[in-house]
Amino acid sequence: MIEDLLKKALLKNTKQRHMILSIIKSEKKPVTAEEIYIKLNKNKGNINLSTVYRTLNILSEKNILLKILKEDGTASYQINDNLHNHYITCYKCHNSILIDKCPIKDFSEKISKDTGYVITGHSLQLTGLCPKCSKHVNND
Amino acid sequence: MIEDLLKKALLKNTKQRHMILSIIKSEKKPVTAEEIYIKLNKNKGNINLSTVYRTLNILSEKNILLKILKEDGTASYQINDNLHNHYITCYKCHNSILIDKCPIKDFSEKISKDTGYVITGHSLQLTGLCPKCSKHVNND
DNA sequence: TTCGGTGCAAAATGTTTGCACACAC
DNA sequence: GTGTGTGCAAACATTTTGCACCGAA
Repeated sequence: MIEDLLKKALLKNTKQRHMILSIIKSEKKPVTAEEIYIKLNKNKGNINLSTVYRTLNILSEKNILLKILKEDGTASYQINDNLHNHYITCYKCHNSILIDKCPIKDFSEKISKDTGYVITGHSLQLTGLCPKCSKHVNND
Repeated sequence: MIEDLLKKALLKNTKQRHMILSIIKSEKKPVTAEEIYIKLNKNKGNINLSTVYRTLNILSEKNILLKILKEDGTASYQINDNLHNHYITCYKCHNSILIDKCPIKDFSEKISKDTGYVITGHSLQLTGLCPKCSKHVNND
C-alpha cells in the first residue's frame, strides 16, 4: 500500500505523492519525471513538475524508489523492490531491450561482504550495437 | 599512442584532442568535462569547453572512451580498456570506494549471446550505506 | 584546397530553489 | 495550530548548437 510506504518513510500522505507513486507502481519500465508529469496531467492531476522532482528525490533518498540514470544523464525511477530490470541500449538507433535477469543481485552479497557496505541500490546501463545496426557498421 | 587511437577512429589528430586524451589517460579515476577543461587551462592549453564536450562525445561514440554517469546525472569519462573500475557510494556521507573487479565482464558474453547485441560499454553504479553510516541509522 | 575541427555566444535541457500559500497531522 | 508540502517563477548546471573562421590532410 502506498500509504504504508509513505508512513514508513515518515512522510505525509498527500494527494500528489499518492498519485506519483501509483503511476510509478503501474509502470513496468523506469519512468522519468517528465513522463510522470505528463501522465499526471492527462489524468487532470494538475501537479507541478517541481513537486514531481521533489517527490522523486525524497523517495529515492528514503530508498523507496531506485534512481536509474540513462545514457544521456537523465534520471528514471522505479520502485525499489527486487523485481527491477536492466536494459541494453543501442548507441546507434537507441533501441533498448530488456535483460531478463539482474546480474548484480548475485554480486551484491559478495561486494557487501568485501566492502562492508549495505547495498541498497544500483544502476546498470549497458550500451552496444543492436543486431540490425551491427550489420552495417563502417565505423561512422 | 594517442595518435593511433585517433587514426583508428578516423579522426583528425588535433592539438586539442591530443591534450584532452592525454589528461584522461593520466587519470586513474573517471574525469568530467569540467575537470578536463580546468586542467587544460591550467596548462595554458586554452581550449574551449565546447570542444571538450564535442571531443568526449565523439570519442565515446567511437568507443575509445567509456562514459560513466554519476549519481547526480553528470558524466565522467575514462579510457575504454579492460581495466576500468566501478565504485560504490554511500548515500549518506557520499564516500565512495572502489570495487576491485568489474562484475559485468563475465556477464557481457551471456547477455550478448541472449540479445544479439554487441556490447561496447556499460555503466554501473552501486549505492548503499557505508559501514560507518549504517551503524547509526534511524531512517533519516 | 577541402572538409572536419574549433571558438564563441547563445540556446536548450533537466533539475533545483526561494517564497508565499495550502493542507495533513 | 504547526510544520511539512505544494505551486509558481526564476535560477541553475550541464550540455548542445549555429555560425564564422582555422588548420590537418
